[in-house]
Amino acid sequence: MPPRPKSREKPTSHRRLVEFPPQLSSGYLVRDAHRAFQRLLERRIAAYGVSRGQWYFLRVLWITDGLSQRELSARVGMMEPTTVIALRSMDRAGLIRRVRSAGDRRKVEVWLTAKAKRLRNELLMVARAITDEAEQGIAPRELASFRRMIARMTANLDRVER
Amino acid sequence: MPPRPKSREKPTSHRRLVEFPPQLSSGYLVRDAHRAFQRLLERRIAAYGVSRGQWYFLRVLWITDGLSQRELSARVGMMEPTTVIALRSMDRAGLIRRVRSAGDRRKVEVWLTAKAKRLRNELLMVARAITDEAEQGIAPRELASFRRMIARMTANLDRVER
DNA sequence: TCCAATTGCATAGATTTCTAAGTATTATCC
DNA sequence: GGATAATACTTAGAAATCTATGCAATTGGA
Repeated sequence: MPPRPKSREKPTSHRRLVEFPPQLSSGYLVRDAHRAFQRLLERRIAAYGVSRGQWYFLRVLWITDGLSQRELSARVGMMEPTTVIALRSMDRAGLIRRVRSAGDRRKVEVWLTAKAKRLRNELLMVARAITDEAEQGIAPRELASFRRMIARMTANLDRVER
Repeated sequence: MPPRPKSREKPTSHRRLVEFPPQLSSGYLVRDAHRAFQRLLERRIAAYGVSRGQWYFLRVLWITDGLSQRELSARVGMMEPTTVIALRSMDRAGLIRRVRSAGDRRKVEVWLTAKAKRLRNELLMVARAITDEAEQGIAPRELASFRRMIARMTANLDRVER
């Protein structure tokens, strides 16, 4: 008896029944934009000795100084171990001091140093400049619509996740 | 002579001359949306044993199989060492095979396995479902406008970087 | 009051990403 | 044809992020 030929894969299971080109995927487009923003931000703030990981925490602390690590994690939207690592590097870089809370000794309050406060205006202008460049050629009215839509998408996805 | 009082920080340098609330920053909004997309995608494809790092490469290979690693890096938009790591994990997971090119022995061709091909339709439907959920409550006409704007932003930022 | 649950932070280890530098193969140019 | 440059991939090491787990301080209920 001749050897049985290798069974072929059933072609139906491989057919391209589903198409979903990246250009039609909001997720894909958002990812690309995110990476473009990140790259530019990272390069520009590096000139001030600030890393992207530190940026998000500065952004929050410039609004509300002296938060606990847990509060910071929640506002920045990162997990607490990530916060620990970021704050450690910020401490080393002289951007914050961590103070054990007097009232509740479990808590650590995070306070900006004078150095970090001095960086505020200039770094916020850097961020705004990047946004301005990104928004070139888009009408203000359209931009307002854009912001509403992307915030809506985030809210939709957060709701799905419970 | 009484001790001189501690000199105060010059208030001008710390004043909040610049304001840039996150809700008005496209970069911030894009980041939030990106994270929401990522989290949901990661959870859903994990059920198929596929990680987020592998996802992007599958997405490209489902369109064009047999690319070299350099080509893949360019299309996925990641650096080559990242590609090496992702492909190694995909090889271990039985999603691809890497074949030294016969014509140019520097090159490595990346080919999908039958397993990876079988996953295609179902995983693309997962991606589309996430996009559908994100886009709930937004009119198709508005969505087209959204896609144009976010692609424009990415292009604007890429151009700035040279 | 005291023990268990909760809260706040930290550590350990894995994954994903980058930059910088190394190795092997191929192409170029006198 | 052989030195040099360019190309394709890999390794090494750092950073940022996550999940799972651990420890210390506080709170709450019997």
